[in-house]
Amino acid sequence: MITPGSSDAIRVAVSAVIFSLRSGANGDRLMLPLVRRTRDPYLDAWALPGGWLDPAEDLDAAASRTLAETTALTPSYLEQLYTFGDVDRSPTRVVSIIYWALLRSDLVDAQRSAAGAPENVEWFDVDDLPPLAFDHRRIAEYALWRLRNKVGYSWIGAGLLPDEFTLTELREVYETVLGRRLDPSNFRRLLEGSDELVPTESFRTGKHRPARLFRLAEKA
Amino acid sequence: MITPGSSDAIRVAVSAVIFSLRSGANGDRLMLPLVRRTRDPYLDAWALPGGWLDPAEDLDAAASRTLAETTALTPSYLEQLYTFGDVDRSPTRVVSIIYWALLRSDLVDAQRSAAGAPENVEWFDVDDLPPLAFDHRRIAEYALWRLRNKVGYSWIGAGLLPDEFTLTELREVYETVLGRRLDPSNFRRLLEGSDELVPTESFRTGKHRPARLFRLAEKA
DNA sequence: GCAAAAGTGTTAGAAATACACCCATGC
DNA sequence: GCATGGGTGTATTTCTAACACTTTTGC
Repeated sequence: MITPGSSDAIRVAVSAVIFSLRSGANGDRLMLPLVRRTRDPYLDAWALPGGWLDPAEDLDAAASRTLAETTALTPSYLEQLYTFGDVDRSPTRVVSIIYWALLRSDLVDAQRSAAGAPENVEWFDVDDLPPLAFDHRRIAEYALWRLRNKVGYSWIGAGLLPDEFTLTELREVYETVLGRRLDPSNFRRLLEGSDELVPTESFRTGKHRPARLFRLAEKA
Repeated sequence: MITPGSSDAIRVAVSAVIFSLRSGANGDRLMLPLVRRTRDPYLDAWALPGGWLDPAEDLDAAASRTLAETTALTPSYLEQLYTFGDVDRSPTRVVSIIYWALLRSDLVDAQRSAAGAPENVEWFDVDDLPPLAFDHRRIAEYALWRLRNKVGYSWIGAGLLPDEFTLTELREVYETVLGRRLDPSNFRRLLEGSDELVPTESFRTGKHRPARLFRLAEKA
């Protein structure tokens, strides 16, 4: 039991697990940004970006703000993940509402050169995370599980790419996220049977036969 | 903007959407318990059972307590649903962590005759809910959507039945929850291909050919 | 014996998978 | 023309749905 003190109030925080593709050693890797803590507890440890919920702020807005404070960008996808609130997850009682988000790779890079990379923020490979503060390791792994799950039955993965993309680019995103090879022709069939992705009249020219560009359909 | 007053604190509540099968006019119906409010706001309106999160209590424990206070029972299934926290969902700032639960029909009835039905609690057909306080209508509908969804790909529906049940009883649960007829032989095939349900050596005798009883497998 | 529910078998169609092959472009 | 990635076609398997049929019990 916690002895009631001057303040037994429960504080509400909002954090986000933000995924984006960033070029690594061998091809693109799925990565997420972490923030180095500047206070106790867990001073100097890596943690998920987040902050206190403002009393005048909706939950989604708080998640967007949190995300903007670290990346200066609006996410291409944002969804509430889960609320973590075990008594012992922090020295003081904190209930953390966690969101997960996807960022378009092209915009992340654009921001980096523009506003200048924020201090204390670094991107890490999801398969090679450093030790994390609080229960953030568990949270990050749960978010990753949810992403992989959702990618298995939706076209949400397109949120990691620019507005227009080739079929191969999209397939490579799915291969990176899922960690296995996908058959190009079957992947194409799936896409063509869906009404969430639509072909454009543009083509990407490169070394070989130009590839048709696709984009996400306008929401009905 | 909210003008900061003597307390701009954010309070954390935990509520539950509790489903159970109860016999109605034509067969069993999916129902949930609501509590009549005894305070403003929404005095006398129906609301989901819930209460304030205790600073020394885990979220799951708070959900169980909430559930026990209305039904005096432990759920056969309990899962966090979503956290609702819009600024305007209540006159004061309240973040509500919602759980959803399943109750075995046999135990609910046993309790009713034992402890005596709690005051101010009534069961309602999920398809015929009264006007609800706050945003509880939306919450109840979201929980129902999640239940129907999960029933579509899992054997969670067995949580609405006693320990042992016939295949037909289970199928009828699924038909009630999903609101459509299911083919008995295909339903059997699904069950037999699963390792989550195991046959027992017992049979239910009745008017006709005895039916084998099944039960949920022990968790691995 | 007969009605009713338990349980089995069979077939048709849809969807996932594997893989062979043709097409258009840069060099 | 040839290497390379873009794109098409097709056979195989697996899953799902529909439904005909047999078995076992109470009365």
